[in-house]
Amino acid sequence: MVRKTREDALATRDALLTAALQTFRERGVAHTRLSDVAARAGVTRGAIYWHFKDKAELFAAVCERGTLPVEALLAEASRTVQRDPLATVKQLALMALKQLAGHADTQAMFDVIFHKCEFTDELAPVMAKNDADRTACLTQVQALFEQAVAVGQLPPHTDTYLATQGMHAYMVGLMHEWVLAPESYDLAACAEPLLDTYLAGLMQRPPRCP
Amino acid sequence: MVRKTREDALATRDALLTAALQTFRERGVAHTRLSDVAARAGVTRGAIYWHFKDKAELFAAVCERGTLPVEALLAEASRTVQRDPLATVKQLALMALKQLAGHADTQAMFDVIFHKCEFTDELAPVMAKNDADRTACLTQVQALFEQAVAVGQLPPHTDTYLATQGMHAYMVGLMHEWVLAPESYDLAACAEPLLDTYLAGLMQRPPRCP
DNA sequence: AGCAATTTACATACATGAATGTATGTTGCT
DNA sequence: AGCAACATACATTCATGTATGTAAATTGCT
Repeated sequence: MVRKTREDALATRDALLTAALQTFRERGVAHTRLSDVAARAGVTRGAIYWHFKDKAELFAAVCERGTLPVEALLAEASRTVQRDPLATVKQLALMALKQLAGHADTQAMFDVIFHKCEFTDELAPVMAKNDADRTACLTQVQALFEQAVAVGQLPPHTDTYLATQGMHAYMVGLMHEWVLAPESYDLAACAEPLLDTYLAGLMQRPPRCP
Repeated sequence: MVRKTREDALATRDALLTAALQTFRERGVAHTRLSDVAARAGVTRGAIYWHFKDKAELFAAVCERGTLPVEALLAEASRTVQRDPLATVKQLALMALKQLAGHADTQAMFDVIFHKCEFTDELAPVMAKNDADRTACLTQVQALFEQAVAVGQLPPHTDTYLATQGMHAYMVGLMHEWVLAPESYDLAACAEPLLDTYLAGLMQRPPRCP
């Protein structure tokens, strides 16, 4: 029962990642024992220590695989030309929410990140990467808002920084709360109207700090 | 150096709670050792096991003390008559954000709850109480939105349930992200404009699910 | 092409530290 | 005198990291 070819090794690695995601979700990252993860993947702890240095690196790998599709969305959007900046922001947010609503793995990922994980020194590398992604996303959205002001889609006195903070908070809150109770409403169907509400507020009464 | 009077005992208990809050914030709940909490409070683990059954009960007590002022706000608002429902919602949210912006203890609490804690079976009682508080708050806000529709402050076709979910998500997101980087913007000053933006969106383009 | 040599991809076994819970001691209030 | 409010000491569990074993796969050499 010993696996050997490189293909099989990658399969084992992938099985470990999905097993880790499931176990993290059930028991929380800190309380997860590597033996549980190994058992669920059908191997022993030896396999984990072969593929990863420790639990932190395993968690980082899980996050890597999980946030990959979302990052692809952002990267692609940054390359496309924006004739309609506000619509671009809306589409970006919509894609993210639909990705969350549609894929069980994405739900598991965000459930873990939001509710089943402690951001402490132990997970510093993951946190640093999260921070980098977050600020990259924020600056990108703020740039779009500034273009929207330039085009006249948003009032000239719009505080694009605050508008971005609000938009980001809205998105984070929607995902944070929805994964807690996915049955509370149909996210895929309601995402667009929910986004329209905030964007309408932005256009009519953009935030400005005194 | 042995404390004896009931007053001193309560002082010890309180010192343990603040020590626990600080340590939870630094190390995360799961990785916090009760010996650290005791040391920071100037006592030994014996004191903790005298006042609390285990770490979960200690955490529950910390949450109890921390969320008390916010709950008081909600309870008071539910008793006052609402001639202006939308303004009531706004004031409620504003009070919560200003409480967060103003009090270091509240910031520590939400930092722990949002980023330094895993909601697993171990903390089930705390989670249950959080859920209860959350739904209570949601139903209260939805009732206010329905009154707003009745008074004509919101369009008749407003989906008050979705509007409430959006409002709550917005609040959660604002707090969730601001505690991560309190220096990013002046929450006390920007809270009102940020709220006005979403409320304006609600009035002009309320969400509705197809 | 065939065979040894080496490395891959794990499994198994072991030692270690660390945090927990409990049991017991101690001191001062009441 | 008895209990409240801790401190101290102890045993035990438990997850981790590492060290070692091992069979198949791959490589190198001829």
